[in-house]
Amino acid sequence: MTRKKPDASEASTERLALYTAASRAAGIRLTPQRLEIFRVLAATESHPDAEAVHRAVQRVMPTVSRDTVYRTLWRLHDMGLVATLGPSRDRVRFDTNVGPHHHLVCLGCGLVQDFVSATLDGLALPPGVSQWGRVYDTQVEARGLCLACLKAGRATRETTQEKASDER
Amino acid sequence: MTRKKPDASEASTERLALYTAASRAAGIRLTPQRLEIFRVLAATESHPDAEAVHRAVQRVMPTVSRDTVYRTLWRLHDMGLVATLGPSRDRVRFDTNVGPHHHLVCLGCGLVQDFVSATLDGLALPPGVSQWGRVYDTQVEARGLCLACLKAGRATRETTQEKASDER
DNA sequence: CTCTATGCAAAAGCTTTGCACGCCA
DNA sequence: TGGCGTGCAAAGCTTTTGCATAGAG
Repeated sequence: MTRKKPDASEASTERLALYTAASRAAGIRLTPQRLEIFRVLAATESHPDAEAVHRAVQRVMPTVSRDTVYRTLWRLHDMGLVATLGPSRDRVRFDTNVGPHHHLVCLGCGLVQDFVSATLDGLALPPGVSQWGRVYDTQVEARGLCLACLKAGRATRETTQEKASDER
Repeated sequence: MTRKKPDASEASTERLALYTAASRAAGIRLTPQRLEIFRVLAATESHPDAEAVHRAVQRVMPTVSRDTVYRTLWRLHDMGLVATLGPSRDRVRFDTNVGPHHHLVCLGCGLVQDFVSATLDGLALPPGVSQWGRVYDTQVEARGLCLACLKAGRATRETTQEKASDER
């Protein structure tokens, strides 16, 4: 029998193996708490916040604390095994540009630069998307390092909650 | 003489006019505080957070309070005159999908759905981008309303800090 | 003159940190 | 056994809210 979608539990097992392997390689201890957090993360297909992960973990292991969840999440993040949604993890930032435009996000300093591109404005999405709902606009988010951060040799994946101070 | 880039101060004036016109149309009072906040926002080409706006406003009008800045920002946001960076304004959310994929963001409930598209994975960016730095990956963020929110007649621009409860 | 907007201060979240104890390697 | 990791509790931040007063229309 052919399988249409690559069974989610397969991906889950694979991800779990990835987490444990990477942890071992990095010399990070595989405590039961971490293993359970790994399991929850590996199984999720959504984009949970720390509290959602904590709740899910607590269903199986009620003594796990919030801090451990946070610490584990950021550790995986530092290892590049999970990402965060949106350009930055800190406070809300506003965009006064209402017209169509796209973003260059610097992973080093957190600065976001606008750019325009007529080609990217009217991007065609795959047909399946219409089953999700109605899309009003699409925006491209390109992530990398700006020249200053490249020269400073700043790491791509730094925690970077420093300045990125705005408003000249 | 030809002008290469459309003078920033032009766009600024234009935006300021937009803010005041929209406010008047919505019956929102044009207090000096709001006008100053409008001026700051209209002039910025970056993506300031609330505090950056507050600092900039205070340089001219030292008595303005943080709350007023927040309230004004969200009001403009509700009118669709400023946007926020990233899919949601609330807490940090994590993405366990490390492979190339794109996001469908529902403006109604805040849920983010992944989708894949080989065409979108290797998007060509405009040549000018190379002067910004080095781009490691690009992701498309499509914003709209999911079926559930469409049926519920939920507004596109609602403040929406409700559930969007994750984890199945 | 009415009714909205402002400022202040306190509350409310979410997230991080210091510290002593416990447990993996 | 030596250190890293965990829990707890408290601190830190950003953002929101209640309320009395001031000011726009």
